[in-house]
Amino acid sequence: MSSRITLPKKIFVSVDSVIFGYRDRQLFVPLFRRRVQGGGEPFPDCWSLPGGPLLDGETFEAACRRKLEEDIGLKIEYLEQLYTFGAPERDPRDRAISVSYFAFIRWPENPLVAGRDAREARWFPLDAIPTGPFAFDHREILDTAIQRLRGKLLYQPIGLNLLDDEFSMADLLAIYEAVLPRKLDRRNFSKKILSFKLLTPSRVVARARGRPTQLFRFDRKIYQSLQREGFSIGT
Amino acid sequence: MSSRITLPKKIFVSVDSVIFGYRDRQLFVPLFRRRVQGGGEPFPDCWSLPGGPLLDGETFEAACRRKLEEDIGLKIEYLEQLYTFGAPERDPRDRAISVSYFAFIRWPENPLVAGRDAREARWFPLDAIPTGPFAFDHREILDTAIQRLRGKLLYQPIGLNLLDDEFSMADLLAIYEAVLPRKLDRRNFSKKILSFKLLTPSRVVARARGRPTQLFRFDRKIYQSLQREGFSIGT
DNA sequence: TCAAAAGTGTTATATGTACACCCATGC
DNA sequence: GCATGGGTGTACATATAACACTTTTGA
Repeated sequence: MSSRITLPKKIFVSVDSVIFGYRDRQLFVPLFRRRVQGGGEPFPDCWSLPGGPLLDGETFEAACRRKLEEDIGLKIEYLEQLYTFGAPERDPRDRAISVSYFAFIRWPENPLVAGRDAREARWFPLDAIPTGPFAFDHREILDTAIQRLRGKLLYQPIGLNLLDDEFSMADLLAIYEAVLPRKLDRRNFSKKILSFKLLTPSRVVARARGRPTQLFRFDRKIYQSLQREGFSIGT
Repeated sequence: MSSRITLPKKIFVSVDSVIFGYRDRQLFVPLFRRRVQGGGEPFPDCWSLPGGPLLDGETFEAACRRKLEEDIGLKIEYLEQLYTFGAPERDPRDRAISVSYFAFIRWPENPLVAGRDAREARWFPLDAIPTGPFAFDHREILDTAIQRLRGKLLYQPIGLNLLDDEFSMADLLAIYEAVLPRKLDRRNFSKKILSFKLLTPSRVVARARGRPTQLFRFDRKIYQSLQREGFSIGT
């Protein structure tokens, strides 16, 4: 007889995401402020990550997309599983585990919508995450995601998923500098990236003052092979 | 009102582990053969990873250790979360998700014990994993672990957790060669490893024929800093 | 005394790093 | 015409890769 039927109590499974977006040479993360008036919900007025319960018959990824694309209106460009958090006391109500995901979007045209469960929704730059209290262990999840971002950009070309179809080398560089502890040399960075043959020049456009910028597109085929094989930036 | 209380049906959470051990210049993984006579249990006679349900109030890691150390008698030297598998149909009975872990042990003195749920327990070398059917998605979990192993050895010194207190450079090299697709140059490998100042020579012993071997120990402090900062082997 | 295992050194090549200069634009 | 942002090239330092010879033992 299976022990699984009797032993453990019901466990709630939620899927929460840390989403990264890029704009104006900065990386942003959306956070949602939970409602104040409780109704049994813990952590009133705290900041939280977008997420919710895993529904019957739904994959983790589908749950992510349902929440992010349908509820919040973000188009996901890149999605990977981050980590599963399950400390016994992380939810004061019941045993609850959170399968967390890590996502990139292109900067959306529309502002964030707060949705039913939140009273406020805001993009925060990585260097100005709110210091106020977070719901559950969402602060830890966020920190884990930032760490993963830092590590992963260095050996996979995933940063490209943060950019528009056409982008400048300076924008790509800015993503790295927003995440890494140090500055990179603009010239060496450019040479390195171009050496992968990943980018093809598209147009030259005038942005603000200064010399016009070369825009690039990236090649999906080469992207995928670099994604598999790995590359290396900035050592 | 919380939607979490009504919406999803009960989800079973299990914690499964892929364990790596090193012996005789080869890497091994323990697999367990499930019993034949069913009793409601699916996948009779299939190979499976050690694991079981997450109990109330127990962390994932504690569940791993309970299963591996208490039930199977292995002493875990290194443990990290691998991935969480949750395809809706992975368990024919109910919705079930598996939080999987990745572990290293030192080669145990005692043989594997099969435990209650298994009719056979065996160590398999990585290049001779059984081709027969696996329970659930355990084959996929195993493959994910091997991939992770391959990637992670290159930039973290975790391989040392597979070895005894004292070990030879040839043993360390063999771990890398068992996992990587290619051979490494013995001389360059040795220079590289020694350059980290991670190893201190202990004794010189005669093994079989040939010149006696220098044994080393590793420095826990330096290990930890390399673990944090990362290193790089074999590029 | 020979073969197996292990230790040590040198050199060419590739890669990374640190730079300085020129170009095209908006103000 | 000058400050700003962007493009390109070169010399130097460092890391990796390829490779050969010697040492010490057991059989």
